[in-house]
Amino acid sequence: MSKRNAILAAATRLFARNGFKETSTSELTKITGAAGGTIFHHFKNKEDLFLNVLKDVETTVTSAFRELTERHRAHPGMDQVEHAVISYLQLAANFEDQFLLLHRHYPYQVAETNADCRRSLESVYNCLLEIFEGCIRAGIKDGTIQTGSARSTAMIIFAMVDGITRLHTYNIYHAGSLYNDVIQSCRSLLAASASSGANERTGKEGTWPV
Amino acid sequence: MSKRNAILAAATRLFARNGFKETSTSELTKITGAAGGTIFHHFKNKEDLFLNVLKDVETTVTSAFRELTERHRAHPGMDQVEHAVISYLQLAANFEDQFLLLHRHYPYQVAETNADCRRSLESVYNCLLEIFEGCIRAGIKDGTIQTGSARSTAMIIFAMVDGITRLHTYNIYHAGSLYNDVIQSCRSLLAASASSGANERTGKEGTWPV
DNA sequence: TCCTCAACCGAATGATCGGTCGGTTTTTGG
DNA sequence: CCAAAAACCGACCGATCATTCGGTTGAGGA
Repeated sequence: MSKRNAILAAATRLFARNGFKETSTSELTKITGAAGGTIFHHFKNKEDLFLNVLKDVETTVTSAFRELTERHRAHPGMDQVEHAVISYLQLAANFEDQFLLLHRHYPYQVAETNADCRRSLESVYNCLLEIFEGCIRAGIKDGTIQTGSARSTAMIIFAMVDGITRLHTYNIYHAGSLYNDVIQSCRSLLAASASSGANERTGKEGTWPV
Repeated sequence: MSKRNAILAAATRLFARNGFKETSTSELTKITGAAGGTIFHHFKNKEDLFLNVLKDVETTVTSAFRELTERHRAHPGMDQVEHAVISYLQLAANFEDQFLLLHRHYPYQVAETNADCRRSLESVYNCLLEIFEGCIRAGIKDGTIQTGSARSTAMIIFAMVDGITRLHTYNIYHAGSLYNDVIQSCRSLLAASASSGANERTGKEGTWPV
């Protein structure tokens, strides 16, 4: 493996597990065997390294999620949602560091001032939400799902599933054993007619407000 | 306000908004007007300051949530849950810094090695989950709610609501406008009979596994 | 009034960090 | 095979950080 890739891999793990500020370049040199100067030969500074890590996370997560879900396009909408939820939980388990990084506060803080960072995060969440939304929309069409706004419901399903993975990550309760209940809850939520429709008009807005 | 309280207040805000490592003692001295030495007169080091901040967050959040929800004990269980969800969303809005801190990765990292930190976090999550669980249990008893395990369902509701507040915090979509949909989803989820029951036996386990 | 003790101050310190730079090695393409 | 470019090295630097310490202030009790 090239030093560049070794640095990227180590940075991904350390940024995710220990945080950006608490990861020193000297720690990266120890793990990768690269010299201090090599890091700054490939990346202009530490923040640039972080942005490259995030870019990798973006492509890894989005392509993996797309690949896992696209095979079920022909199934009934309700089953598609269930499969998407299971896929998301699998993904979070297989790409632990990537999801840990996305669950940290730091990327969103950087996103406030850095357009590249904001774009990477937008890309991830747009991908995830679009897929959930697509499954729900299919379910509405084929009659397996009754709900007001597909977009709003996708947000809620996503918040639920992502919330569970967070609880699992932080060792709060044995959240990993809740997966069956999560899926059952999704089905209940989608089968019942949510009549509020308070946000149907916003269903077509972009994912990020400003 | 005593210097000690001023330091605690400023540290709460800065640890929440900027993070622990990225908050320097010199920044605290500038904001509070206290000298560098004064910080270490009241707290033996920076981590001790953090633990005191977290302890404050614990009492603030738990007592506020208890107070908000205890008035509705006599209502039907389903209405209790709705009110608890609304209360949680209000709380997250009123105590922005406290929730921001609880949504950071750092406290959970410290909790792995520090028993006081772990206790504070346990206390917060036990309080929140117990209240949600109590509402659901009341609903099961009075027939307004059908669900398998009250504990598991409480976890899922909590994950959903907390997930939405996180999306809101990080400016992902206009999550704040989803509150009505969230409540409607909770009702759908609780009204339908979730027959899985896969985790009913774990309903009495402690909140934290190990 | 004086003693005591806690609150408070701010300069000093040693360690660490991100980043630079001049040089060496390796790779590559003609 | 050779030259040019890219990868890589590690000593070095200024800045910043958490923490220490000797001294000052101020309130309260005897």
